[in-house]
Amino acid sequence: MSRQAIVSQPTNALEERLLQALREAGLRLTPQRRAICRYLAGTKEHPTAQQIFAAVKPDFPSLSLATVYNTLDALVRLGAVHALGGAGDGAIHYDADTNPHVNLACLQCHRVVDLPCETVAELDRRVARESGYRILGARLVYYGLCPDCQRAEQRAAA
Amino acid sequence: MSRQAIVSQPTNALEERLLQALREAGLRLTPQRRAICRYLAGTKEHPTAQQIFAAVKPDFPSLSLATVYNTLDALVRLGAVHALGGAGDGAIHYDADTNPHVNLACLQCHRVVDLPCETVAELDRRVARESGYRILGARLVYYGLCPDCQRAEQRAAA
DNA sequence: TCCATAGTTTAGAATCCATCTAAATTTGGA
DNA sequence: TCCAAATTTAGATGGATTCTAAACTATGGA
Repeated sequence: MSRQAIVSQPTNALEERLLQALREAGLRLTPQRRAICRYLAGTKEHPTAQQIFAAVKPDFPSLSLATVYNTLDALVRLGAVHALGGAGDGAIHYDADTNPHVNLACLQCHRVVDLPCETVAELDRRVARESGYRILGARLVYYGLCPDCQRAEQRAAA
Repeated sequence: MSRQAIVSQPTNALEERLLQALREAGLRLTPQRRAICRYLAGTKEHPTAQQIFAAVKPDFPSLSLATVYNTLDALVRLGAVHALGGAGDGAIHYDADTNPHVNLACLQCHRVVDLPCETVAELDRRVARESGYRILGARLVYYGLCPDCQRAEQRAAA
């Protein structure tokens, strides 16, 4: 038991899925890992390791960045979260939503958002059928300029 | 004229497309930029900026990394090459093949292959239309078990 | 419950990618 | 040819990620 108080117990399905992935891999469920999983499961953002660190640090003053990277590495290797690189800020963003969807990364403001798209489902089926692979996950990222940054660019050009 | 000798003149269609993109944007065709475009057009790999630098450096001993990044930035902004992030090594990979295709990554043997797929073109159009983003690049990765590793797994289970 | 130990965490150093800077150089048009 | 603006260069800088060794702890077994 950590010197940390036991924090709120309720878990959502996503959080439980992350914890389960760690358990099944034979990895230990430390309070730090629980906190990281909880944060990942509870945010709509696609945080970077640094953002996760900043968010969890208040509950674990001794938390080290290495622990965040360690945990994220494990989750990525297990396929429980997706690593979205190249958002233009040199940092890797992590996404706990592994359902097929498109991520849109703005190279200017570095925000990453989801784009629901029916064509993704069709692509899934085609890839599964034509590739011969047993598909376990997907990562679909488009890079570009979001509407806001496009407008800003046009104003700057004027 | 650079102090460099004029190197071989023949260009392939891909190289010419890159040079044309720079020309049309009103950017200057320096020997360094030509060499970078030539390398990009002539490789099947998805090189990082560092790899491009290392490959072109022998022909331009004074070449600076900043020039490589400068040129790649321009080409990406013009949509002539795609920036592929999150390849797992923390670096951005550049792909002069802008034809829509999917990467298939095997979680077991770690090989990555291309899968041409018409549905990708449709997805491209939909994303461009529905997102409001100006799309500059994409990375479409499905991961799972390749046919070979599926067979190996079945043998192991027996 | 207590122990042993293998797995984890930690702080900080080290590394690597990418960007920035100011000065020198070069391109392409007049 | 000459000039202005674009570009290149070397090196400094910033930031993300990885590495390391020592301290700590989760977990299973006695």
